[in-house]
Amino acid sequence: MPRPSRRDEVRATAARIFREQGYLAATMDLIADEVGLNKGTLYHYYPAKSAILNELLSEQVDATLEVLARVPLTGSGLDRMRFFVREQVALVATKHDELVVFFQEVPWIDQRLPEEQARSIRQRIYRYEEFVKSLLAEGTRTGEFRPLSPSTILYSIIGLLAYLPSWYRRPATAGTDARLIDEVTEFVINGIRAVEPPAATSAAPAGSGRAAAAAAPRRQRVNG
Amino acid sequence: MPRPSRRDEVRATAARIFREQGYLAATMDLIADEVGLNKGTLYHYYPAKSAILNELLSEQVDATLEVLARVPLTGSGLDRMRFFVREQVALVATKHDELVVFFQEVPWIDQRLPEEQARSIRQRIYRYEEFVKSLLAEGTRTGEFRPLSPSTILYSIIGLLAYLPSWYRRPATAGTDARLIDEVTEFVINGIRAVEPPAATSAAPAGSGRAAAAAAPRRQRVNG
DNA sequence: TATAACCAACTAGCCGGTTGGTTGGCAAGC
DNA sequence: GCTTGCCAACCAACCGGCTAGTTGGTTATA
Repeated sequence: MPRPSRRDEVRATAARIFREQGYLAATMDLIADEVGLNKGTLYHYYPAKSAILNELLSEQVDATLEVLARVPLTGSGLDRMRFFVREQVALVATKHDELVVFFQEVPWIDQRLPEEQARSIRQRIYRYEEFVKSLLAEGTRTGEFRPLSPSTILYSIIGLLAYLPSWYRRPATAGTDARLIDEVTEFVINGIRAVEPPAATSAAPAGSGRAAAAAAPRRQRVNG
Repeated sequence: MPRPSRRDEVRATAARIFREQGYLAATMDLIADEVGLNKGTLYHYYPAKSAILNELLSEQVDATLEVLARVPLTGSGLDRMRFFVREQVALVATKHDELVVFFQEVPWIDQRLPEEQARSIRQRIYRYEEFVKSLLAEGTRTGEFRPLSPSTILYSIIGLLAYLPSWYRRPATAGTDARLIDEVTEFVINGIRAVEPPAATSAAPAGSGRAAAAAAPRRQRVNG
């Protein structure tokens, strides 16, 4: 096993170039140049161009599943969903290159990666989608969420997340992503929540059925 | 000028193959085969592969600008925004291949198209974005919308729209896109609106409030 | 001295675009 | 109504450039 640092450098550089040019347009020669190596040497670290892509996609889908694993098992559907969206936006806002590449190339994995690798990634994405759909379905069942189809919401959120890293330029001052995270989270949560919270004063808002607050959520496993 | 029908067939087939494989992976040979022509003949209709792409992208950006041109000049910010979102979703839900290609390839136009063509498309997209941002800024100013940054909302909406055609399979029965259009519109509008409308009367269902009426909006030109 | 890290030069195949044509329909001229 | 000429539509075969991956090594290091 070659020593890790150079390998990581190759992967990170490849991620940047894949993002800038797209996977197909990016050449091994260019990647090698940018790392300061000869193309042949890249094959010392990765057996194929597609192997770099596979590793990048695999890492990102795992990072995303870890977000799901951290979603609290208890609490209101709204709180759980809010947690999920916040963490997800935070992730997407940090891992620029890798996640742009992820969202950009995932639609093509069946044509770009060996079958087994593509299947593995597809499976993990499926687990992700099912988990989020179940979060949504539950919130809808308890009346916390508007009765929208889970698929519509899920894919709206994915689309929004997927596009984010390609337009969002991280502010120089560390930690100032906070504003973005807040805004996107607020946008999404208000998009799905059933009613506005009561307006603090006399006027009781409409339809404040507020159903079944403490319905104990089912256990759901994501990883492992 | 070659007669149109065959040319259109070429363009439509190219759109489908660009969607299925991505622009770079799609070969002129394959497109020709699918139309039932020889590759050389394609160059009778289009001077280059990139010319097909340019025409596809150009048509779609124009169709999108036409949506903006139809946004009513009067009415509440919420109503105007709702109109815009509805029309936009409807468009995206209909023009499958072309719009998937549009959203997929637009990030690369500077590398895939001759400079002048890329510039022209970029300009029209810029007009689109500015118009929507101004819609959003105005709604925020009047207090109809939550005080979120127009960019965040704009790009959230674009991302959501961009992803839509790649997962949404049109139902066989014509006109049943209605459900999707309603749901996405509701999601977006509730994501940005400032408060639930006061509940008219005691028992009225939520969401029928129809807020604030005739705040005269500024004139905005999009086309021409 | 063994092995990880590296490279220049090469190969094979692919793909956008070109060349140098052929074909078939249609309209002008007689 | 028949020839002639024209041109859009079409194609098989080719070209040149590019790029993933290979080969047959050399250099650095532990």
